[in-house]
Amino acid sequence: MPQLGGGRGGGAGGGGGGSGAGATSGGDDLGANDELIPFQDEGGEEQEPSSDSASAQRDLDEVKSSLVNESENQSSSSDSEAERRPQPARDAFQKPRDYFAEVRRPQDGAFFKGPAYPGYPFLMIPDLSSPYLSNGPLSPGGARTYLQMKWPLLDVPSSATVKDTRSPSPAHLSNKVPVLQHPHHLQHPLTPLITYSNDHFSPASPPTHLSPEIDPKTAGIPRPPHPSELSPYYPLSPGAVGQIPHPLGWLVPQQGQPMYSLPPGGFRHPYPALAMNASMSSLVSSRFSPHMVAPAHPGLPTSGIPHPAIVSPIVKQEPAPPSLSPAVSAKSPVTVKKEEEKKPHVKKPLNAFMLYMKEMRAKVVAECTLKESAAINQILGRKWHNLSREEQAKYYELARKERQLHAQLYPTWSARDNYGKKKKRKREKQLSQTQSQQQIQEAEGALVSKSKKPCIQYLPPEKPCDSPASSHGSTLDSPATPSAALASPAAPAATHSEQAQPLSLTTKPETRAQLALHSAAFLSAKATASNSSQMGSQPPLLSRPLPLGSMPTALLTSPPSFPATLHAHQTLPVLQAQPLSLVTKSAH
DNA sequence: CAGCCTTTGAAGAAA
DNA sequence: TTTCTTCAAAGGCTG
Repeated sequence: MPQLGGGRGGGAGGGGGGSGAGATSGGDDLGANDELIPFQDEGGEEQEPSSDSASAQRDLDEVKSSLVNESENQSSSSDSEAERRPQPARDAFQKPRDYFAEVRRPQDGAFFKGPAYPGYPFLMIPDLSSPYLSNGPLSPGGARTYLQMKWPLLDVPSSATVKDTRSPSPAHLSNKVPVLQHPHHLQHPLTPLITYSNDHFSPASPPTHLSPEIDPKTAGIPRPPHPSELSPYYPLSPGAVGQIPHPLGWLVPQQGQPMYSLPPGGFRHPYPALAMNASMSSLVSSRFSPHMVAPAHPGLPTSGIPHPAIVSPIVKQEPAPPSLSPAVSAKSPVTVKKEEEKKPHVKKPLNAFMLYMKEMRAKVVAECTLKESAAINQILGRKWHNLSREEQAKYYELARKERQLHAQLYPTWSARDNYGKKKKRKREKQLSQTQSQQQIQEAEGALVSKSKKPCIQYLPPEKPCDSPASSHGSTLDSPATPSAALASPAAPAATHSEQAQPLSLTTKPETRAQLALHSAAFLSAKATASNSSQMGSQPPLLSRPLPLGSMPTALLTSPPSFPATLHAHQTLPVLQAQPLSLVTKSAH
């Protein structure tokens, strides 16, 4: 709080752009922050990865650098901000901007500034397939898109829409940028999710309808962000939902979802849309909409458009979808079986981190040459930790909603249903790992309190590895996070993360990616060491305040945990810990 | 070609 | 009640 004052200042500056921040630590953080410097340095230095192919390292380096850049925007700003202003409300505002900045960059930039039309609901368009259905084809784009829509607009002819795009509003225009994305940026941090949607569908187009509304001018105007923002996305009036389909249709051509199996449970149910509250409905529309939407309007191209996607690789399902269950029964037994096999498989709802991954993966991949998911995921994990609470809170909230929606759609579904679908050899490994880890922990035991250890990882508490350091914070915080509030108060997340990280580290250090990362981390740590001193006074990440501001009031109910955050500082021991992780390996 | 790797979080099962 | 296990995404890599 005291910082508030500072925060304020920062805020002002921040408003300008996270970058500027300027405020003390902020700047440093930026630089030091995430491994920026360190990483690169590392490259220069030698690293453990000894023999790994040079290329691999280069990749990593690149990635790092790229990440760093990103981190600069986000994390740096976030960190600095976070530190400075513990108080959330403000952060919420600014951060979003940062996002924009990032997002925009890749794209066109100029364009979309999204108008803030709070009034318009955003639609989340699941990638084409419902995320929960196993069948789902993965859209190449993969991600789900969130659209901002206007209810009334429905009339627009799809095809026309696309083309039209160009005309009316400059804003959306460029094909490059998927229309969808922009809007988000403006409004929601989550918007990034949209980002990738483009791939596939590109351009679609921003529906003409939108265009009119979106004035570049308007767009330019920053809409005042509120905590409430989240809601806008979700809430759709029931009626709206019905209409939604249109827009979606063109957007989501692929959605073949309709085709996809509707999970028996899912569809049969009285459509949630009706039953659901506004928020739910919105979600539904977004994610599941395809099906629901399907019935939609004939007029829309949507239905009409056969999407290649429809032929989902996986599912060859017969086009029964629209008809729904009846069709299923009618189908030949064989087909039915097939469908059942697939359909029944309702995927787990994505958790906050997974949502984040989906969103950010594209960016990371785009920026770096690195392709391995494992490596990317590590990076993402770090980035995740670097996120401010507010930002994370958004994802938690989104995840929570998805879970709710999922629950409504598939009331009977349980995570257990999916057990055993994946084959697991891992388990054995993990077990062994776990054991080893335990041993290690025992050994360490005295050294560091378990709770903190996790953070340990590789990096010094400072920033270099924000992730680790932050991890503490996050770990600790996580409980506080909405998710915690929502579902399981704290404990689970924290514990888990703790366990997981250590494991991962210990587990396969040898992996190229890990080596690289570790090395990077170390290096960064070393490099930043100088900075660290500075940082030491202000551990940016660690001290992150909870995102209460951004959190839904409901969530806020459990604020108590915050204090934990403060403890994060304790993590310092972590530095030493790193070695441990390494040791572990050797031990292993 | 199936599974691994890697991340965090959620949920279920087991102790 | 606590701990452990599994799965969610993703895509290159491995056997």
